[in-house]
Amino acid sequence: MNRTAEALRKKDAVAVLREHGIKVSHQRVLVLEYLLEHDTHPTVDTIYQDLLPHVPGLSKTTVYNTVRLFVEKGIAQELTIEGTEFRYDIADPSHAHFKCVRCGALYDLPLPQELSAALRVPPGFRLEESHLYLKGVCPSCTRTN
Amino acid sequence: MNRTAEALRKKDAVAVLREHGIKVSHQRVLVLEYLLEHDTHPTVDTIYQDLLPHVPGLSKTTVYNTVRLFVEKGIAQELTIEGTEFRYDIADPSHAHFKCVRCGALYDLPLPQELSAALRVPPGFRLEESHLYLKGVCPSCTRTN
DNA sequence: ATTCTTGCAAATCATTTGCACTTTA
DNA sequence: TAAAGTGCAAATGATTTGCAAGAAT
Repeated sequence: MNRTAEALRKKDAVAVLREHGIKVSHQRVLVLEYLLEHDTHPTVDTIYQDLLPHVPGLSKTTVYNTVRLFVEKGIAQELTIEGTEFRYDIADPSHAHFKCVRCGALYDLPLPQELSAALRVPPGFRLEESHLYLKGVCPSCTRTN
Repeated sequence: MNRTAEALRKKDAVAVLREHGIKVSHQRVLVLEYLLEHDTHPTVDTIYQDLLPHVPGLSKTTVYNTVRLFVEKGIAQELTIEGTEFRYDIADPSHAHFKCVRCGALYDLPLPQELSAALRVPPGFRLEESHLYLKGVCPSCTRTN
């Protein structure tokens, strides 16, 4: 990535932070950039390990603080499909998550239009967030039967 | 509950274990009965605390072993909606789970027919399990605004 | 008798907390 | 410079593991 693209990317992240009323810091920009560029549903530890070489002295606590803040402000969403650790995503209600029970890989799958339309909740409930978690065997593992 | 009903209940649990190829033990019968009678999505600790008075010497490890076995054999399902702890259910794909972000209560909600029908997965994926987790505010908390 | 199950204690691992230091508006 | 953000170390809490004793067929 050249200097111009990098500058643009940083500007984007800063803009997103400002739009959501979040104070800008070096660490927050980097974590947000990381999430914007990786649709890999990383854990806190993954984000931390990947960022550490570029941010000497980074603390895992800061990554925890930062992703929690992003979730509160609606920038990111917390995936609980694993059950043992949280994964993070740029918030996007338009897809489901599929976990391969063989290899553990996590896929984004398109959410059928009819499905989100059918998503209703009984009177009295106010729906704020929904997650469709699917489990099974992915194409790659099916081939390697 | 009178003696006859209790005997029937126990017979049911034993039958379910046998049908699923699980060896019968005192502890397994009691944990299964607990799940059959409580649609409260209990955690391991809740099951343990509730059963302990009736099963002196019960170990939490045994509850962990037992629910894991039930999940493997398809009797129970593991809910990951909390993200911090597992909850357990008699396996039933016909409803969604709603978590109130105010009070933390967990509700079973009927799953719209169209929704399960629309649930498709791209070619190559084999779907084995699906969970729809909803979050928002429950009727009781909406009233107490 | 052999195999499976149970229970205890210790280990593990993700996440949270308390607090002192630093950065930023 | 006041308010907020960061980082370290220690605490917490759910789950897992190793292993010895007990139960079932």
